[in-house]
Amino acid sequence: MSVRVRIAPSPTGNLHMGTARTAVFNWLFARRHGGQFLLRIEDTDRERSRQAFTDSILTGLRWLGLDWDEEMVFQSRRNRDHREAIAALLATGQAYRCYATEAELNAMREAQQAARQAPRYDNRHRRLSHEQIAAFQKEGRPAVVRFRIDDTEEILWQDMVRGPMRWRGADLGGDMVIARRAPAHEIGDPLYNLAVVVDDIAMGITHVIRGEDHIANTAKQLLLYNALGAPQPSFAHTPLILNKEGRKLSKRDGVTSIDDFQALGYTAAAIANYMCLLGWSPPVELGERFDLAAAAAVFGFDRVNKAGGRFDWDKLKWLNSQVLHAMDGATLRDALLPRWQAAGLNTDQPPAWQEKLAALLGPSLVVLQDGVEQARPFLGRPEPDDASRVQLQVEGCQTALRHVLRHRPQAFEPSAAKALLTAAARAAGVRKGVVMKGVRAALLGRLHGPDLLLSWELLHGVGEDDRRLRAALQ
RNA sequence: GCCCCCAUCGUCUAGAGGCCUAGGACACCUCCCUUUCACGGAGGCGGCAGGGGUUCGAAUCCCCUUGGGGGUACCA
Repeated sequence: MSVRVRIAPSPTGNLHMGTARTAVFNWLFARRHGGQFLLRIEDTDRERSRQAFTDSILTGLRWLGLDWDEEMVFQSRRNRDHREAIAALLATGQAYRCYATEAELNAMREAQQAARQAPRYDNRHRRLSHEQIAAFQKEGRPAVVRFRIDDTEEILWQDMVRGPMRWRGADLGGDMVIARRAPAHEIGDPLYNLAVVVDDIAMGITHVIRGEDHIANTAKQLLLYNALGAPQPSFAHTPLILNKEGRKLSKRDGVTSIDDFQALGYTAAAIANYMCLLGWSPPVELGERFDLAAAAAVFGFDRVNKAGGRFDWDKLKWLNSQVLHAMDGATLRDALLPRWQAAGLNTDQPPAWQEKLAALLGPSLVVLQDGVEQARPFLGRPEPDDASRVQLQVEGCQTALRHVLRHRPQAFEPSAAKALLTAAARAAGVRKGVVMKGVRAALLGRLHGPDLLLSWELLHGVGEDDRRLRAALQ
């Protein structure tokens, strides 16, 4: 059987970490088995759905490298199918109209809670007489459509992550609403569980891979598959991504959308890698650092964990730094350039020079955005910080700088420059460290940064070294 | 409340009854490299939630307790 899986986000927010991770597992599974990975936008909640969110989801998935097969499906355009399915269920008596009012239902739930019972619909309109129905309709009462769920029903499935699962119909909360309230002769807006099943059937989905927060939905949906006479797909309920406090990661946790991570300077490679590591333990041969294609070659739910995993910034940062450190100058320069420009830095230098700068900065970057502050002394004309000012006043520092300026060679040569620093220290009668810190302070305006000689060489390359050295002299 | 799920270092995890004196990664600490900051290298700290069983033998199997999470919509 060929594998067909899907990711079905609702466009009510930007692409979320949790959604992206579910997408990763789906993608991995599809690629592992040479199947299809499909995309369905569940935009039936018109109040909350927005085009901008759909765009965020699409660009985010592409950015991560999660390419989908076939044309994406918009759930809102499949409304007719959903209604037909509801009509069919109505026709076979597996669904019925419930005329209970909201007030009536609320009163019922309050009574249940007062009696310390689980809130549930008591199936009161399941067997209405013709007279009662006629009376409600004469009243003009609208109705929802409910799907019958017998309390005695036993729902069993083999979960690819959790093994054998069992759910009782009695724990599903009574007959479930599958169509919103509407005039009694119509069928209202189809609801989530029904739409999902109808669409998954239509799309030929063979494996439903989603977060464990959907387990109860699975029990309901399995019943719907039977009622609609469709074969049941396999299910895999993946562990959730938890926040620092151990709760399900939500928008309230601050940075949770893929767009946010991208803006901060995390790479798609690191994020994809990290999402794999959260909940799945790769076989040892794969190691911890890998790309999606490598993971896809060995992915399986047998190594997916059951317990939720806490999102760990430190690990993601480490992974990201590893990705950045492995980049060559040209690649890194291309990634940094837009950020330099956005920060208003001067980027008129030749690309080759910028690549050298990127390569110099590379090892100290954790996120791409770090490359902005760190490049500032090279691309701009930074004000020296306090520590630098102090350094330039250190006994003998000025003398040494003057020596350096007086004896500087025309063409920059690292070993010559190094020798010059030694000579300057001797001439000024100070330790070499004083000279090195002094030159650094003069050139960069800071005391910390990448290798001094390489930094110097770069500034020399754009004719900035003399000017800065002179400016540092009183 | 009710239903379901889960439980190994601070975090992510390896572990399928003897290979476990519980392994790895991140974080943290120390040292080396480096007259800066990083990178890199070497080492260290640190854990089977508790209690009962089963077994010659349990991190691994069973039960209970505790703890944590998810779900309980006319949202998706």
